[in-house]
This record gives sequence, C-alpha cells and structure tokens, in this order.
Amino acid sequence: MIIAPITISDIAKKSKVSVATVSRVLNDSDKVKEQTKEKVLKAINELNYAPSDIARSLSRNITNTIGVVVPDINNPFFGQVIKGISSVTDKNDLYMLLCDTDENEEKEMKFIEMLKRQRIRGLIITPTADNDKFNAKYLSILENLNVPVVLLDRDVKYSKFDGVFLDSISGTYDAIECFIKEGHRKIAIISGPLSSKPGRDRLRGYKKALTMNGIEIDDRYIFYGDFRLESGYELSQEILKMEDPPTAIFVSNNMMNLGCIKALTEANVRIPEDMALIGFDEIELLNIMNMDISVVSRPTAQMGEVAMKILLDRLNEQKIDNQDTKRIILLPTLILRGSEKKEK
Amino acid sequence: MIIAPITISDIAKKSKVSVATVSRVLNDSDKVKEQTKEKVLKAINELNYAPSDIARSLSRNITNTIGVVVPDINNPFFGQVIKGISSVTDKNDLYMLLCDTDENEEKEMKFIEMLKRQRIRGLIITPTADNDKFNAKYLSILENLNVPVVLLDRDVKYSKFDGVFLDSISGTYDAIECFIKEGHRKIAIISGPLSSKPGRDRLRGYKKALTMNGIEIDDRYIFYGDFRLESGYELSQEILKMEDPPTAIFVSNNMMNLGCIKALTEANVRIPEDMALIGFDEIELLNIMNMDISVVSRPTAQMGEVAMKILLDRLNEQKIDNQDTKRIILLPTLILRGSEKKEK
DNA sequence: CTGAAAGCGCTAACAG
DNA sequence: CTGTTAGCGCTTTCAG
Repeated sequence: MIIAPITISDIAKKSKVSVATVSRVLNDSDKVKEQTKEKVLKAINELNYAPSDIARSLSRNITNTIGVVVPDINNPFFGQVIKGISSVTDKNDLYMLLCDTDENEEKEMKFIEMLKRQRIRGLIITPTADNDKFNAKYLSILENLNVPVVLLDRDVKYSKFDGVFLDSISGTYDAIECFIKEGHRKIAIISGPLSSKPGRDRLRGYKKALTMNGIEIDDRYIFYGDFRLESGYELSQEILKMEDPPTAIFVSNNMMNLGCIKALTEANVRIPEDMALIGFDEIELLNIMNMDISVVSRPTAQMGEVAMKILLDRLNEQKIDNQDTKRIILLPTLILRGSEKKEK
Repeated sequence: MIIAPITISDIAKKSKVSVATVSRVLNDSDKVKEQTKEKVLKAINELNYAPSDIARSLSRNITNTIGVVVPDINNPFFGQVIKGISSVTDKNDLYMLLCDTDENEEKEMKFIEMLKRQRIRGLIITPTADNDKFNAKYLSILENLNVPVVLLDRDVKYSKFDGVFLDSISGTYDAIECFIKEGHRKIAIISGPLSSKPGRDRLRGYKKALTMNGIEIDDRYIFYGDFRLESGYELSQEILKMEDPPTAIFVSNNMMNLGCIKALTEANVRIPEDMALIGFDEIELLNIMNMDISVVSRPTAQMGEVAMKILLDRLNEQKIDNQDTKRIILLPTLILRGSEKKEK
C-alpha cells in the first residue's frame, strides 16, 4: 500500500514558482517575498505536504537521527535513561533509533552495523560487554562508525569515547561509612561480579571505607553475586547461617537487594533491628510498599540527559579532532530511610 | 566532526567496475560473474564500506523504518510491548523510531508529523487520547500519514485502523466470577475512569459477572479511581471505613492495586483472610516479595509482537485498499495465587 | 554479465 | 527576490 507522497515540485507547480523558492520558504532561508511565500504556504497546506527528511538528508549529506543502544529496555534504569535522552532530542529536532540488544554481544554488533548504514549522526550506547578482555573487533566496529559515540554507564576498555558514568566507589564508600558511624563493625557486602567495572568499583568503595576507618577487611564478609535476584537471595541465606554473622549488609544492586530482602523476610529477620541494610539503586516499589530501605541512588534520567547533551555538543563542534575526551562521572546520593540503623 | 563516508563510486573505482555492478553485488540481484563479485567484495571490505540506507530509500522510494509512539516508556507495560515489537523488526531488517509522548496529546501530534517527514513505512501507536469525544484533527493527521497504522491497547473513535487490544471485559468477568465461586457476595470494584475504554470495559465485566450470577449490583460497592496509585490508596481507605464493607475487592489496574495493598497493609487488614483481592495486570515485584496476589494478566510482549506482525502483513500487501480492518483482541489470563479466597 | 544514464526529492551555488 | 542547474548516493531500466 504505497501511495506516492507529494513532492516539492508538486508544490512548485501548484504555486507557480520554482522548487528553489519552495525550498526557501521551507527553510525560511534567504528572503522570499511575503506574497509568494503565502502562495507557497497555501499550496503546502492544501496538498498537505511534508518535506522528505530523507531526501533532505541525502542532499545535505547529514541526517537527524541518533542511535541509542541499550542492553534491556525492560530494566527500569534504561527506561529512565531513554526518557532523559528523549528530553534533549525532542527539543533539537533529532530522532532516536532504538536498539535493544538483550545483553547479546552479537546482536549489538549487528545493530551498530545497521546504524552505520542509517548514517546516524551519533551514538549513545551501553555496551553489553564490560569486562577486562580487550575486544579489538568491537572497538573497530565502533570506531568505524565515524560518528561521535557516548558511552553510558559501562565503559569500553582502551577506548577514548566520551561517556557518562557513575561514581560507584564513592557511593558505596558513603554507605559503608554510614554503617560505621551507626556503630556497625561487622559489615558484609554482596558484591557484583568482578568482571564488570561497577562490580569492581563497589567492592573497592567498600574496602576503602573500612580501611579509612580503621576496620580490618574480613574476607568472610565478602560475597560474590552476579547482579541477579537469585544470587542476592542465596548469598543472604548463607550470611544468615554464618556462625559470626555481620550486623549489616551492603548489597551492590537493586535486583540482588530484592533477593536479600526476600531472604531476610522469609527468615523473619527484621530490618534493621536484626540486620541493617543498604542497597545500591533505588527500588521504587519498596517505597510504595512502605518498606523503608536506605539506598545509594543514581540520577538515572539525568545520565541519559547528560549523555545526549555531550553528544549534541559533539555534533555542533567544528573541528574534526576531538582530542579532549569528555567523561562525566555523576555522583550518587545516599538516601537514608532507617534501614541502616544499629540496634542500641 | 563530519567525515565524508565512502560511497558506492569509491568502490566502483577501486574495483574497476561500474557503480551498477557494485549495486548488483550489494543486492545480489541479477547475475554477477563470480570473479568480479569477489573483486567488489574485496574493495568493500578494504574500504570498510557500508551502503547508505538513506540514499537507497530515496532511490527505491521506500524506507525501512517504522514509527512507534507510546505514552510512557517507563511504564513496564510499554517496555514489554516494545520488546515484543523489536523481536519482529529485528528479523525483518526494519528500524524503530521511538517516540515517548508523556501522555501529551500535542506532543503526540508533533511526533506524528515528524514521522511523516521521515517517511516511515508504518506506525504502531498507543494514542494518548482515549475518550469519547471525536477528534477530527487527530484522525486526519493519522490518516494523512498515508501508511498503515496499528493501534495498540487504546482505540481511536471512528477510525478504521488495525489494532491489537485486550478483552478487558472477559478478564474482569472471570475474576469476579472467581470471587463468586469462592462464596463472596459483597464484591467491590475500584474502577478506572469511565473516559477510557479499558476503564469502562472493566466495570462492564464486573457488572456482567454479578448479573449473570444473580447478584444484585450495589452502587455503594463501585468506586471510581484514575488508574494512579494514590486513588487506589484513598478509595481503599474509604472501603475499609464502610459500615457494611465488602469481603472482596477487584482493582482495575496495577498502580491502583499497589495503592490498595498499601492501604490494606497499613490498616493491618490481612489478605485474603480479612479481605480478598484480585487486580488487573501483573505486578512482578509483588511476586518477588512473596506477596501472593491473584491478578488478571495480560500477554504484554505478545501484544507488541502481534501488532508488529499485523503491520508487517500490511507492508507486504499488494493492494492499496484495505477494506478489511484487522482487529485482534487478546485474552487475559486469570492467575490465582490465593488472594481471592474466602474465609470459611 | 556489465556499463551508461536517468531518476528518487531536496539543497545550494550561481546567475539574473 | 527568484529561477536554473548540478549534485547527494543509490537503484534500475535499457543497451550492448
């Protein structure tokens, strides 16, 4: 069901001017006599004409779309991020080509190739792979795009792309220090996988806080999860079984935090009377349910917004070489709701 | 930072053939001698060439993007829907231009105009406005797109677009009938606004189930909310204060359901011992937290998938006129977890 | 099998 | 102020 859309020359014909003039009123560039302008506008209206962005893109040799690649659109974090990105694109006549990689690296690379063919002007991406191994192929695909790339939340080893990240270290540091100030000494952490930077950083923040406060690091209190709910659940059960259990737990992300809460609830362990708790990332539903859990909270939508603003700056830059990589590191906020308290 | 991307003629030059031949190997149309084909492929590889979809679109006079317009990407429902849509576009070399209207009708119309300029091939949309008043302007904008439109979850009055909807009536009917079979007679409903079709339909299902089972409709048990958490919360408090309270409550959507649970929890009303409960729409977090609440569950991702498949069919259709509107109405599933029980 | 050439719809000099 | 014209990068006849 293809209906030939009407074109600029239809308008030219109908209003008895040249296509150049129509183009001029379309872009209100140069001066066009008010009278002819009206004629043209009238024709446009009557024929219900809308200029083709794709013809325009080809002619100007520049598009107005940007690519956004996320690992899982169902993760509330990315939902918010996209909202933040939209808030900027909307105001700048830019479109968003959205790709959901399902945390699948192959899919991701395919998407990037597709986006290249679409001649996107720039890319905001949260790479699926976030580990130490240097991925030359991946890097070259990204570089071959030849457009500005802004990394979001996850880094790409050895790349010099711009990026917006979160200071996981300081967030965790603050949380642990808060525990300490409350009087806790035996503090456990359910860490993320060390293959991911957020995982590593959160553990680093934990250790740093203990050390800086003169508390010895006790490896028995360090547990390694995989950011999924189940691991938070199982590790918490292990913690509860310890012979010298901690009095406080820090959980490195929202899903594991839910798992932890589930385990504590099932075991009738009260928070914070029997076990203090702080988690990384807000869990909106808990607040709704009146469960007061303290968290390290990230400015999610803001991360998307900032990423898009950086990209926008790049798009407006004149010079080709971007020696100065822009890497913004946002700070999380520690939100205390009482779950960090220590029984007096 | 614009770098002139390399073009088909660069490849032609390098491999010493005409652009036509390059185009042929790109689309493996016609026959190309194996030898020349290899030459071309080699050049493509060496120069890292990716054909421009936008030039191709202009030339073929057809794009490979579809528009997706949703009212709120942060609503888990739409996150799932988009996932469902992607699952189909991914396999068909189609791109998704995503727009989030924030439930703002003006924004929505602007997006549609923008999508028209982008020459999208088709549109999947959940309209912001879903009320009885006939909106001529809106309808004409949508029709002026001149591409197939598939409505998702919300209808547009007097339009003959394809669509994927959910049978709210039967879903609610089943839930209420389930209450009745459990022995409940005094059943309340927290309805959505009657200005929305889902709101109306769910109330209709409620009334129908009572009537069909010989139970008189008691207006005191019908409460009108607005689908937001707060209204569920407040109305539930009202219900608890009634002198002859119901023994069961049906809540018309997930957010109000949360509000209701919050109110019941705060008032120490046990579910289902003191009050039975069934809600519309799954709330994943509740399951995680071991709160067994029965719900009418929608096949969310499937709705997106089906919508996209309908659209795909339209794109592949030959004939211009689509007299036969395709309107698919999916059935929800009643998932029982015990909260519907009646105290013996 | 392959090349030349005419568009696709629009922009952007260049004249006038 | 306005019209003519040459592309933008690719596809697609039409010849050969």
